[in-house]
Amino acid sequence: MNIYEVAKKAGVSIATVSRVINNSPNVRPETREKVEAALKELNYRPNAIARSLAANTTKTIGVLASDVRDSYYANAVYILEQEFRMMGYDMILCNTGGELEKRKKYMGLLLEKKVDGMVFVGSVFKEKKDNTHIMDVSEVVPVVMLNSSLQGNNIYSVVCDDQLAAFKVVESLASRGHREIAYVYDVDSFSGLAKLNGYYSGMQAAGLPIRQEWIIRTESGINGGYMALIRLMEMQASCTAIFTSEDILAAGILKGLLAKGKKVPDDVAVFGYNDSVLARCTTPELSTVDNKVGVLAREAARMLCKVLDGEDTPHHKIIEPELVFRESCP
Amino acid sequence: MNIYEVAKKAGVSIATVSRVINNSPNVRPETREKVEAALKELNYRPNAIARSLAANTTKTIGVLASDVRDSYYANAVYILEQEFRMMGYDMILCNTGGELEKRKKYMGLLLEKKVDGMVFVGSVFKEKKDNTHIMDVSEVVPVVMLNSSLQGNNIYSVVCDDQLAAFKVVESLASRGHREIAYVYDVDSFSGLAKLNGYYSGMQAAGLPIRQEWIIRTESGINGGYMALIRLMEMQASCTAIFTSEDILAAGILKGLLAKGKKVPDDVAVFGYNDSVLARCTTPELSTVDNKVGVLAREAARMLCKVLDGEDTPHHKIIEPELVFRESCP
DNA sequence: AATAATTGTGTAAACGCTTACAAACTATTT
DNA sequence: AAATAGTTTGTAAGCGTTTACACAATTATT
Repeated sequence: MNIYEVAKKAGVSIATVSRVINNSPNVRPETREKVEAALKELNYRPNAIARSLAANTTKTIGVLASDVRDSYYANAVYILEQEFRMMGYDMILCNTGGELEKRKKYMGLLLEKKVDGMVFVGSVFKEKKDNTHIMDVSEVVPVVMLNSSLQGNNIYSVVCDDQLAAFKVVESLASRGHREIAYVYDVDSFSGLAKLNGYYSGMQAAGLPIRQEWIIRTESGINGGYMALIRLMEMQASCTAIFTSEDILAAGILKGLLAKGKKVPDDVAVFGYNDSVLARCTTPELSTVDNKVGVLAREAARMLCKVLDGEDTPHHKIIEPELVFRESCP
Repeated sequence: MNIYEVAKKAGVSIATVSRVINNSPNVRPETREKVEAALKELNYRPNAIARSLAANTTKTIGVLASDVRDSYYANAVYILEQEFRMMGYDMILCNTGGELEKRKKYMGLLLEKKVDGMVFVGSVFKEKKDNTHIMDVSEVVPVVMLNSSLQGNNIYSVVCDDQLAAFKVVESLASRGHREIAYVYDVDSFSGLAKLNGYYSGMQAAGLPIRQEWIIRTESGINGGYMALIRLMEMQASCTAIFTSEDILAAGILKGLLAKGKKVPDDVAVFGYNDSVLARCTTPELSTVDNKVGVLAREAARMLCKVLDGEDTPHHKIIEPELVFRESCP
């Protein structure tokens, strides 16, 4: 079932059929009807592959994310799909696991599949050389980075101001009288560095002491949080508030505090990050930072579509996060 | 940069270049080297679109899931991607939101993009006529269904025996002395019917009374669970155990029980379903059913790959779930 | 009525591959 | 040395579209 059969049935040339399919304006109404009838009768569906080859555009976007099982990425991917689909694009999904090699490999595969653009969700590597492949890819297709950024001609980015968020968290903690605030982040933490910086500047701005042993790097997952808390307790840390880079860490910390007989928020206040479902499932419910991943994703998708449509758009957008206060720090 | 340029540089015909790329056996070693050198020097990447058009296979699988933001689907999608990638396939992701119209539309688009096969994650509609499009699609490409099934020549399925799981949950609850067991499920509950059947047969097998008012259909999400519990309390239900079709509902129920001053598991035991991250974040931690979504996804992917390779495979596989006992029903 | 401008349609050449088939070798057998 | 079989290579036809260009038909302008 191809354009030739349709053309034959409608008694026109394939060019005309193509014109009808792509509703080009210059087709006589009667001709159009004939063709449309044939189209319907034969139940014709265009072959997107052939189309892509001829038109040199696939209407497909490659999306690279670390791991959709993480609710942050899942949210991003969901909204990206929704937005792209609205604009007529499909999405090829790649889970990189945050590994450089996979990322390189997948980007290569996506180029082979001739995606029209790529969205890159997540953090960029610290080493500059580890990001050169992104620069390379951007020579071929536009790249938009979600919550990380890179300087480049054909690279666009939309980020949440995590540093500001962390600053604000510390600020509100301080305004509630907390003076000794710990920060717990995990190995793969998303923009962990930005948050850490915000923590530092927040502490400084509030005139609070910064103690290195209150800054804890732990493994990811609920267990990482639990262990971080245990470490804090073992060193007899006197902090009255704990800020984490991920809700799941905060959940582990709540668990640890419960085990140690500490009351939240009375003995210790806890602050999470991401405003994931999880934050409403713990007891007490978590205060957390809504990092607006949905907004980020929407903006990212729209940016890319604009670029692909030849419209112009700023290269960089910053979204403001919002603090959400719940029981763990009312 | 195409095969012609490579051929010119290597001083061979395009056919030979193609043979080298697809490492067909009949190429003289020296020729192969020449070509490989040219390939490397020009940094050639095959155009997958052209390849697909010529070879009539895209090495792409369409995946339809309701909503990746739900951890069940996220897990499925993650494992599917991993498995398919290992076999050299990419994945186009479609979130259907469980809507029939979207499902139809996306399946059509996937056919246009000439995917080699489809995976369908989630529940099938009750009305037979609402699933005919799946039958239609299966005339064109093989379809594998994950945790739902449909009879068809080119349709494969792998399901978790949710009915058995529910039966077992009731059984263990009964063996712990519970006689009055409520079942709470939500509107979009995944295989909610199978679970309900398991609940019924479990209650019967244990010789326990079934009361319709203990079977509660509620909205999805943590709030749905909370409201279900409130309803139960308002009708002065005397049940000592509550089984839910989703962990998130159980989380809401825990919240409700806490608000009502009930102790879990002493006053009321709670059982969830899915063994999501969430189950380890609540206080107390949730007993739940591990529905093996990872295993299901792996099997589904492998099944499809086998079909595509022309190997044969059973049309249907059943995976046994496993009960996980934690604090909410030790 | 003749000419110019506009609109509609068809022909054929791309797009970058794979692959059937034929041709040209090379190795083996007689 | 000729005949045969096997291996390696090249030629050319497809895959199903889009689209530049040419031409035909229609409409507008003089």
